[in-house]
Amino acid sequence: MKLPSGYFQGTDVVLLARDLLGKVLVTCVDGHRTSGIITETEAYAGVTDRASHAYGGRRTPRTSTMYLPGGHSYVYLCYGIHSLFNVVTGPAHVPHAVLVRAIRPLEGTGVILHRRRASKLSPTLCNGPGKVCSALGIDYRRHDSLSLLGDEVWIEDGGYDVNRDTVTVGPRIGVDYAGDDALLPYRFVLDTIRG
DNA sequence: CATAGGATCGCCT
DNA sequence: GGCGATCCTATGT
Repeated sequence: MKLPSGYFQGTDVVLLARDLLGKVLVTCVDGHRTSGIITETEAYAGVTDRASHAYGGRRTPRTSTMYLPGGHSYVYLCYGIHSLFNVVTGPAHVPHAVLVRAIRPLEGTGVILHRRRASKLSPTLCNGPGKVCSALGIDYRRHDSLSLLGDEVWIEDGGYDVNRDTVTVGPRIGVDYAGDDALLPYRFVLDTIRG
């Protein structure tokens, strides 16, 4: 069921970001299995992308995770509050990553609601990268640089039929500092799900 | 060691 | 749509 290592080795991170729409992000944290259909992603295209943490080949203790081979998690703290979850893609030493920005809750919705301190499902429950991590129990201290073939965080193909016509493409959020690269069409939103 | 700022969120008006 | 929360990371002295 888990997407195999080979899936993450593709060299086109933009293509992979789009392909991850409709896949299912699963976690098993504190004995709770929770999951959601990936509905929004952004590609961060390594050393040539000014919006990427690895732009210009920058390598620090935090970003070293991005240089792992595809199929690892890159989870970091943003704004001092939120963990943000990325999928590392491509071969080792090529720091490409896909940020998961939104999911539609699937399994363990009771646990998800509790983690999000909400009482009922709503369209805004998991529509942001910080919310995704909160909902699935992903924490930058526990879940950074894990293999996505392990038993804590992984991705499955749920067999959801992604209608290409319902994918909205646009510029990435919150990367104004990236100059012209802020305009690249590297954000993908799944509007509807069939299956 | 000091400091500025961030791939966000939720609550306020 | 504006703003404060909150703390780690990166960079510079």
